[in-house]
Amino acid sequence: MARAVRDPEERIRERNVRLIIKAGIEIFARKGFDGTRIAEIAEASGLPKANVYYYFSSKEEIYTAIIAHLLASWDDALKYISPEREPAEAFRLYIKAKLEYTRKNMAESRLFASEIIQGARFLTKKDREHIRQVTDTHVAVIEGWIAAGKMLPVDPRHLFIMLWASTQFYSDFEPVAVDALKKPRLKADDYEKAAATITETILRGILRQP
Amino acid sequence: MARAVRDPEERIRERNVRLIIKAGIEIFARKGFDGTRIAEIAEASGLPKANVYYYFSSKEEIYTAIIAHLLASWDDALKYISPEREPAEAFRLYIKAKLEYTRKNMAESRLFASEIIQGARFLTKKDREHIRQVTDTHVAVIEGWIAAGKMLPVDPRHLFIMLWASTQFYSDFEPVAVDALKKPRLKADDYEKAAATITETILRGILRQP
DNA sequence: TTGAAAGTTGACACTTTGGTCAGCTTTTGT
DNA sequence: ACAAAAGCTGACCAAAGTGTCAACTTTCAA
Repeated sequence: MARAVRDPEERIRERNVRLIIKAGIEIFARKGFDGTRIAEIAEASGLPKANVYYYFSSKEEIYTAIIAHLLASWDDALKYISPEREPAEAFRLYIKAKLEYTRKNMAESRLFASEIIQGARFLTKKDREHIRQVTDTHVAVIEGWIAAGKMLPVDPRHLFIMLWASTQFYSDFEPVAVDALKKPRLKADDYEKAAATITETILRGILRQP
Repeated sequence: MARAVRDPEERIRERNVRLIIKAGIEIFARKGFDGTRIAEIAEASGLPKANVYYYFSSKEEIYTAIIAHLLASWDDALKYISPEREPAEAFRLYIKAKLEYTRKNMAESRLFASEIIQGARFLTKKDREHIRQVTDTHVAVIEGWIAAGKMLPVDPRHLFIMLWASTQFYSDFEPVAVDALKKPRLKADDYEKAAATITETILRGILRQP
């Protein structure tokens, strides 16, 4: 009475799930959850609609799979904010990494922003607890720097919001960034210039003057 | 052969259009254009669906009416960035005004953000030209301050993006702000604390040291 | 080689949606 | 008072949407 045995390398499944997720990220990012049609995801992924339903049993299942996937990387750049580093170096690296991530993963970035704007309906309590906990950890690092006299006493939570907001902006609100910067589209050096301006301004804003 | 004569005070029309717009702002902000159902706007405004169609002939007409209305006020706070003022005072007032606006008009703020994230599909060329032109004007003011030695040479366009992003964040991404600040919800004094932190940090970041 | 599991899909059922309309009631200038 | 303009709305429709399914093809371990 052996149970089902097969554990093939799942190549077909893996590939199709990846195609669906990839198409889903793009379309959910532009249309939001309610605005997205499964048929559109199917078309964009090159699969018939019924085949999409073979892998996911509902629109919500696709969406939450994507959200879970995103959350795993949204705080990645925060690793640079660590007590062994000097604040100047830490913030410089953080800003650079965050801008690079957001530039190379525009759709993911937008989808996350879209989910939040639409009320964070599909973020679980666990997801939100994760955000709170990660913030706490890094707030503590900054408080340590302040206590050590390495930084001016700036509220760390509002500081993180400034950084998050400023870096996200270029990808999430690209059309406005394009207009404000008077460029036809944003390229790598626009992101570099952004990193430079944000870094310089913030560092002068939070460090003791030499 | 006189043309139609009546010009009543339009009280009923005014009131119902206002109710529809108000409901529309809330729902478009949360669901985006494609995700919004006219029936939902009708219910939220307390009018039968057919009555909504008596005033607006399509979903797009409601949406663009709202967008046009928003754009008229989105750059309102920029009036404080004017050459007669000293930069410190100007930025302080701008940050305060922008945060106040965004707090008191959360749905409008979110709807505008949502429209941009979703690709600015319903911003006309004229709208975008307006954004560009308003930015240019205020960039010139900042360049004047820099030339006068009243400010450090910070790229004005990226500076505006930092300010816009940081102030919008609290309303547009409220669920994340709530988690990051560990509050059950944001109240007036959280916005005041935000204004203080942003103002202090930015001013130190852009002004010559005394 | 083979057969059972995995994958594929056109066609279908059922629901929701945007938008229309005919006929009704209310408002208002005269 | 009254007629014409403005306002109102239940009922309806075509189109578009989500999700299902039975029958087919492909894959692969034994």
